[in-house]
Amino acid sequence: MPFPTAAPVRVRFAPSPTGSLHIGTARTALFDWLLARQTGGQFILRIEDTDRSRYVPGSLEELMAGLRWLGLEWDEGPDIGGPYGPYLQSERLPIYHEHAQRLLDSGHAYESFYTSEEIEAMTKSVGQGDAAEVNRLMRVMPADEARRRREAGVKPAILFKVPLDGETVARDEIRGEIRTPNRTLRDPVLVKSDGFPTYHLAAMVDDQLMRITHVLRGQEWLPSLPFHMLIIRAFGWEPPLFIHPSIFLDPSGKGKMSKRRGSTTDQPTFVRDFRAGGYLPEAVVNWAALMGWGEEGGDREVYTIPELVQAFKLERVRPSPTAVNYEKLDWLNGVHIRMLAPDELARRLVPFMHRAGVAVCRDDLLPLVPLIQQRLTTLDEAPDLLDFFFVPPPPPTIEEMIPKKMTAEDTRAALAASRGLLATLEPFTAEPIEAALRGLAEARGWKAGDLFSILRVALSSKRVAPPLFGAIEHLGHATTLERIDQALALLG
RNA sequence: GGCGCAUUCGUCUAGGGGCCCAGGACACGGCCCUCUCAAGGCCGAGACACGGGUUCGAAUCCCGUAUGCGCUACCA
Repeated sequence: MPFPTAAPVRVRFAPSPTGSLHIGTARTALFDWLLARQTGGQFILRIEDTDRSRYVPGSLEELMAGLRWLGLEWDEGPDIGGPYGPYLQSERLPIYHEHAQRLLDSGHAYESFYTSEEIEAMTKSVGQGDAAEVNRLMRVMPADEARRRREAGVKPAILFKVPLDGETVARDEIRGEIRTPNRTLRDPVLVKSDGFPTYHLAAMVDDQLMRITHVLRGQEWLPSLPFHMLIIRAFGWEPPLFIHPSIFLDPSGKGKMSKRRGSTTDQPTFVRDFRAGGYLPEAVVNWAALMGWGEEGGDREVYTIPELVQAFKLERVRPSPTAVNYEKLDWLNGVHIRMLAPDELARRLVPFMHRAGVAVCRDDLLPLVPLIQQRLTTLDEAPDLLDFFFVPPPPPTIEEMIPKKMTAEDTRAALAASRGLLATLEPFTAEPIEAALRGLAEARGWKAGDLFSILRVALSSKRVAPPLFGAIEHLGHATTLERIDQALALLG
């Protein structure tokens, strides 16, 4: 980047392979990526797969495909490696065990043989509000009981010892200092009894070992920040900067954005839904960036990806929750479609035409692009606008062909006269076609709009179609006359 | 229950003590342009959650309330 705004950062996007890539998650990744690119730093993909029970096959592939589609290429990751690998947490288990042992040795952590039921009972006996008292209880177990359980094959969990009093001061770069009384904090689990680390341990260790400078993660982590500061200090490390972008809310703003699979065209939720729904990645990126971030002045809405890299400012990320606004996405998508070079639009339209059963290639589409470019909101609307150029449409109904104030006889006459004119017209291009047809309407005393409407329906079987004269030009002489003849036949 | 975070038009946001009887955008309404549909242009309606402070002066600072969201061992 020409103007790095700061020293190079190392940021990481660390999702769990537990499902599809959610747009809110993707937005955090976007902020990461923007920061890395703007400072000439590195964007690292790390996979947090320490909960075997939640693993969803194929989700890692979808995650990477989604990131790539958005254009968020990573510099280090499980597929491409890097100097700080491995980048799959499940392959780093010895590292976590070694670090857990260090905390055990330094007295910052302890083993616990209690069951969840026992802990629950302790909590109930003390009252939920008194975390420090629960901690006191959890930390003691008679030595012989502990030995008995260990010998019986019970595997301990390893917990971090939170100070029983005082307060922990942590800092979120967009919210400032956050102070938490230690007596409200329960000892967090570092290593589960199955031997796998929790996020609290694994993420802190990895961020340190991978030299992460800025941690961007969802707001749901904010309550854990004091734990993380405590853990980092227990290791004697220098903490990275923490930033917690807010969550996405439903369009109503009343609740958290649904995790349920959004229908592809209605309320897309996952990155693949946006893709399937005909949204441009650059529009999705533009839209996502605008939710929870705004440039100084705030008058700018449309950004290309390079412009975003340039303009993004971490300190301007907003801490308040954001309701998603799909209407704005639609608008932005239209804007970005109009910004595309025609051949690029043609190229991107191909898969959507194929999906609709119209077998065309980019070059077939290219001459038609000017007719529809400013009419598209999403790419998947293209087939409905263009199919009649490639596939004979179903015959129109007589009613839709006859304008309100005209009779079937008038309509027939209009069609016949148009046919006569077009049959000999040279050159067969939009301007002469328009001139001829307008002249005809005037000579016969028809409203031009009525004449055009008849022809539009006759040629495309649609009431709404691309501009008539261009459409006639591209349909060509033969097809145009043929369809007019068919319409004439229909009218008897 | 405890703790934490948040709160400007319906929505995204600008604004960070006087420039603000609050600016931009989407959506909405009207008009213009117009072969349909769009795109585009112009105009309009629409907000500082509430209550106390601090101050000559508060959307902006402080406190409280309300509301929303999140976390509350062995999900991330």
